[in-house]
Amino acid sequence: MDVIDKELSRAFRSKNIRMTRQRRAILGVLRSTDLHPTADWIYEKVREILPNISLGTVYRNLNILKEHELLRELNYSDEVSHFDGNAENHYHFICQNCKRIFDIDEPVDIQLDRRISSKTGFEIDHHRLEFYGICPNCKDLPY
Amino acid sequence: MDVIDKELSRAFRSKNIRMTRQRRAILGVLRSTDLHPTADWIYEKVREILPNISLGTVYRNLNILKEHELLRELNYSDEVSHFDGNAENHYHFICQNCKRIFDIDEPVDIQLDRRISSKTGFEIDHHRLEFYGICPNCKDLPY
DNA sequence: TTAGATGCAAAGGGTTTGCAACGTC
DNA sequence: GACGTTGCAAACCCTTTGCATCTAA
Repeated sequence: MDVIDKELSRAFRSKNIRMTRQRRAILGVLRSTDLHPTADWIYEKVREILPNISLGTVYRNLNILKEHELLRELNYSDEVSHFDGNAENHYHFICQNCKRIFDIDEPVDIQLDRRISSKTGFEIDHHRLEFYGICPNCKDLPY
Repeated sequence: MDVIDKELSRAFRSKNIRMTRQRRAILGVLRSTDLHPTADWIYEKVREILPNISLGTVYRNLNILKEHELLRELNYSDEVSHFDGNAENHYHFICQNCKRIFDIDEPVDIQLDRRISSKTGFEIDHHRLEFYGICPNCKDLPY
């Protein structure tokens, strides 16, 4: 937790945003999981550290951290927002059964942006790619 | 409107769902635009044809039509749902300035699903690809 | 010292839902 | 005639916000 703490302090200073206990706890919790959790899940986890924190504070900080590109917000069909402590663009797989979100270990295809850009005339900043299907866990489940 | 009407009747029959005036109008309106509109936009348009229709009916029907794969729902960051009368998988470009959604004329890369599937072990049904940037209209705007 | 952050609770806003009346097949 | 659908309005639920208090720098 010490290493993470230092890393977070550095992140906050580099973005010129004030480091509060709440903010550090929120980003710490998010960075300690690969579950791509919801605001409410993060709230419950942070409450184990700061029992008096409010859900409003969690939302406010998630938005601030997003604006400073210290995390990403993920929106999927029919779902509430999920948050990703990895702010770098990367691809995801969403299980259509259990709704879990997995990271895909595949480099982002920057060539694609250039190709589509010159083909269509749109000035492309980035793209977002998600795969949908059934994860190994759910595939083995009986009906 | 006659051709579209027949097409819609066929679509409804083929899916075994009852065809009501409201339902036909909703899908008709959606199929007559490439704006990828919101439920509220569709509601306002349908009201020009059926002034007494309620927003609840629009939502209910959009969900039913989505379940029967007669349209697609699109969710983007920080945004309300948009609906696409083209139920076939295809790619989109979203302008980060005006938020408009454009279709991308590019074949869906099915090889990609196979490649990622064998690489990761996930059973992939489909993928969703969106490009973000600035559209030609907004690029030319003064600041 | 002071601008920015917090906790609380209320408000917002898109979407869903219960119910009696209605319309489609 | 039976059952799915509608219109209406209220409820839902995630998220945002106003405000007095607090706190990091």
